[in-house]
Amino acid sequence: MAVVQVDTGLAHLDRPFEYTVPESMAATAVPGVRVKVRFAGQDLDGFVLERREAAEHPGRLSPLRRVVSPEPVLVPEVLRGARAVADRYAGSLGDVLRLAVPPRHAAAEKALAVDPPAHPPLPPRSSREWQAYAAGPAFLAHLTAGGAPGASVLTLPSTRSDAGWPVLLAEAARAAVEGGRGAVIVVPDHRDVVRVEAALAEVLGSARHTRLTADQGPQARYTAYLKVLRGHAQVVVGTRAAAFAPVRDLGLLAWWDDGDDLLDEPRAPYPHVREVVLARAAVEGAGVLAAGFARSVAVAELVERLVLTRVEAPRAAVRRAVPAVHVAGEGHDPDRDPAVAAAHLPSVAWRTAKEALVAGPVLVQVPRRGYLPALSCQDCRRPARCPVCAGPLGLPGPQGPPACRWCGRVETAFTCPSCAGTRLRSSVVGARRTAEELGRAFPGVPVERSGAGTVLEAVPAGPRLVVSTPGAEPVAPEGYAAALLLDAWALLERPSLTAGEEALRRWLAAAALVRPADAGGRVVLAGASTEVTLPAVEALVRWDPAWFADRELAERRHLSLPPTHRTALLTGSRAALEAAAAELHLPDSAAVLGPLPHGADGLWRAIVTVPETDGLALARELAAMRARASARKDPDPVTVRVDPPDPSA
DNA sequence: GGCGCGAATAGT
DNA sequence: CTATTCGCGCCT
Repeated sequence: MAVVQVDTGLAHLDRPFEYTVPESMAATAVPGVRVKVRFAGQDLDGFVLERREAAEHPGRLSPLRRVVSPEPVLVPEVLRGARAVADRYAGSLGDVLRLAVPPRHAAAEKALAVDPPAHPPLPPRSSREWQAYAAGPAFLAHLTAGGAPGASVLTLPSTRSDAGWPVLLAEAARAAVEGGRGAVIVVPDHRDVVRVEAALAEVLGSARHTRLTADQGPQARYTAYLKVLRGHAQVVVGTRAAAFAPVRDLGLLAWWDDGDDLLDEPRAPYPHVREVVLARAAVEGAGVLAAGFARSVAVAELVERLVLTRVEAPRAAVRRAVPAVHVAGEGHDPDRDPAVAAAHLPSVAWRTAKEALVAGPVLVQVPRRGYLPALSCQDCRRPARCPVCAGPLGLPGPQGPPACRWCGRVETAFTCPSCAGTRLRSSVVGARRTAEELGRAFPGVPVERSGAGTVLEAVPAGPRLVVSTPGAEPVAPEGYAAALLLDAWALLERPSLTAGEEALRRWLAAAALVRPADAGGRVVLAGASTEVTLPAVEALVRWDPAWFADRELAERRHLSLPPTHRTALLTGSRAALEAAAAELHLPDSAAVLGPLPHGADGLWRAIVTVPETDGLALARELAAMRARASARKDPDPVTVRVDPPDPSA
């Protein structure tokens, strides 16, 4: 008989069921294959988890209907990792398996050779990138020796096209391969995949690695998955879904830029790549590597718990690699060129750009419309909040009064609770308008844009202004001569506890594309207060992301917020939330906020918080609650999200 | 979720 | 009496 995980889509049936194996399927119904089974009168999909002699189920077993494909696509290690991810997020195994195993594509299965070709010998090469980091070579040696080291690397910027972070990751993958193991590299977006692929080709030679991304289409994605499964590829680079790739003898899981929200899976149970990686590393005894120009607070917490060790370059090496950073504030010269004033450019920024354009391209980072802050107090700059529900105030339309973005209450007479100011500030920024205004402020200089819609890969070396939204910055062949980071307040004044972390991450990403200070590289941060130096600003100026991350972590702990505390967001009707609160057996350490009304459509929400160590207990309780609701077909259910992206927003 | 079963109900 | 509907429990 066979133990089958049936894809029922029902929380209370998210467990294995037993089936007899007809003689015709005895050889093919092996663990990991997809099957069709009869379940409650319908034909459903499932995976064979195990074959066993005796059944545990006391009743009669149904026979398997069909083995869909003889390919054992769900390998035991990935299953165990998926189970751990489901448990952590109070989600169902079925949901996680949908993320982990791509849909079958029969033609792809037939087209790819079953047996992998012999791997060509590795091109001789020793690591270059890792030599700059004190603990770098030891980490690689540990990987090659078959160990399971963990590291958080603060990557040095490099403007050379044959160096930098993609090569750093490729060299780590090579270290695993040299030890006879494979590697997974997860990056936020498609452009990053291309860069790492190029680095892998150089470091590993060709034919040892493959790309695995969701956007490559069903056939290509399944082909890539099979290449990994059948051992054609030892190293995988890809976006989110690649974290589940069934690499044989997995030795390393690496991911780039932990703070990038693209690493947050948008489908249930919403696992972050970091958690998938950690679950799989625990199962498979693999090493882990979190790399970035910034260190997210979540990664800082792993460092503190000794899951990851710090791998950082000495201060002198950092100073040699990074540009000089100036904070320009918002000061405007009243008597300067009106075109410059219209572009919202502080005079320091304008002069810096003017001088730098002689030497090369200048990057201008402009926050996206979506990053417009809620309104804040004109006098003290604190985010303006709704006096009823403490939600952020925003402008619902181009005209008209401000309103709460949570409960919709219209604010007619704002008074700041901190300074008693009565004026609100907001300003419309956007890359398009900035590009037009910059064109007028720098007549004769070509202006290019990169952002939503058209993302540029790279720009030529000559003088030009490159206006980009965060995350869409093109690379410049020898680095930018300067970068202007505009409207810093738009990132900093968001009513979110992660605003500082997010701002620093984006600034560092842009500044890392600028030449070192010794080569004339300069960065101007415009639009941050010069009176109060916020930690994110100080960290950028000193290029000290470790200091910032540690500091933020201490603050989060103080406030009982993630990542030192696990949070779960419950959403539903007020009655449903109150019933849930009564029904849940929460750990003694749990704190419940709310329920509070959220949004205009009658929905309420509550947030449950426990210390990180009780996270699994909380998830178990929430999963049991969902199972009960599913079994009784609750018409008024509560939705659960563990680790909501921003529990404060 | 969907199905089958038994009780309840309407139509004959 | 049967045909139909409805609610509920279970699904290997």
